Amino acid sequence: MTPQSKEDMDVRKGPWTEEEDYMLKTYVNIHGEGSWNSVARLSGLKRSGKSCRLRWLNYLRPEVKRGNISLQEQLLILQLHSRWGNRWSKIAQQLPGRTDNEIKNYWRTRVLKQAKQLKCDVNSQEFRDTMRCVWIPRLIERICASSGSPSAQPSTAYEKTSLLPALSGTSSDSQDAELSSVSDLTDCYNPPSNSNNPNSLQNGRGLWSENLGGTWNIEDGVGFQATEGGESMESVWNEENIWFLRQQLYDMI
DNA sequence: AAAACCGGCAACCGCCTTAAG
DNA sequence: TCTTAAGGCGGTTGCCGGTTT
Repeated sequence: MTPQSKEDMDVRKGPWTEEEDYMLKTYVNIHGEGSWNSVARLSGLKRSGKSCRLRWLNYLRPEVKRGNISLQEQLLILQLHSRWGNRWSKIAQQLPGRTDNEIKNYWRTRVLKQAKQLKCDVNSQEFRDTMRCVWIPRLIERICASSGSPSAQPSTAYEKTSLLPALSGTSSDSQDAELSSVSDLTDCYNPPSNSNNPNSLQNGRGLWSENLGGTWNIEDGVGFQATEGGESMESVWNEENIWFLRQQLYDMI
């Protein structure tokens, strides 16, 4: 047996124990990140360098935010995915504290499930249109509703229409606004077949690229760009931006 | 009460890219 | 320029806890 194959046999796999977590955390705190093979070798952990890196990035890093994905984060994920596709790490960079793995899991367990229920291919135009024209606006509405601030409400002609009838779901109370659940998207789905959405699925074109892609552009710094610099989601989703979102929404419909 | 099923998530795998020698 | 090791990324798997039958 070669030393290498013996080493392979010694490599532990499966769930990490508390003790292993402690060892890894302690080692990284002292020596810093990087050189993961060295970490694995020198920390005394019987794990591969890859495994150490993954455990640190997805779980042990102090910045890692755990728990439910907020509506704002869901919205960002939908938007960024429509722009970048399955570029999970790139999407994760826009959501401080969230890992690519977490976002990927969210997408697969929530969004793909919805696509399945709708019996449509996630790569289809129909699915993209549903996402852009129904789910995203619905999420924006719920975010606006949950902000609960009078100054975030429309004070112009927009006000007359109140919330969009076609997009209003049954549960827009603020209490669940921060909760992530399957119902977030389920609630968002009303078959977009009526005339409230003149540009909608009938012509098979997406609104997003036409109306939002150029103006509500994360990379262009319009709207809520600031996450890349580490700004918190709370400051990004301020009243001004919520009002901006609302305007964008009404422009879409 | 127990078995079957399902959803969520942590972790692994394999491929690709990059950097160092 | 080529080789190789390490890191990064997306896809997939398998476990576990909760729910349904």
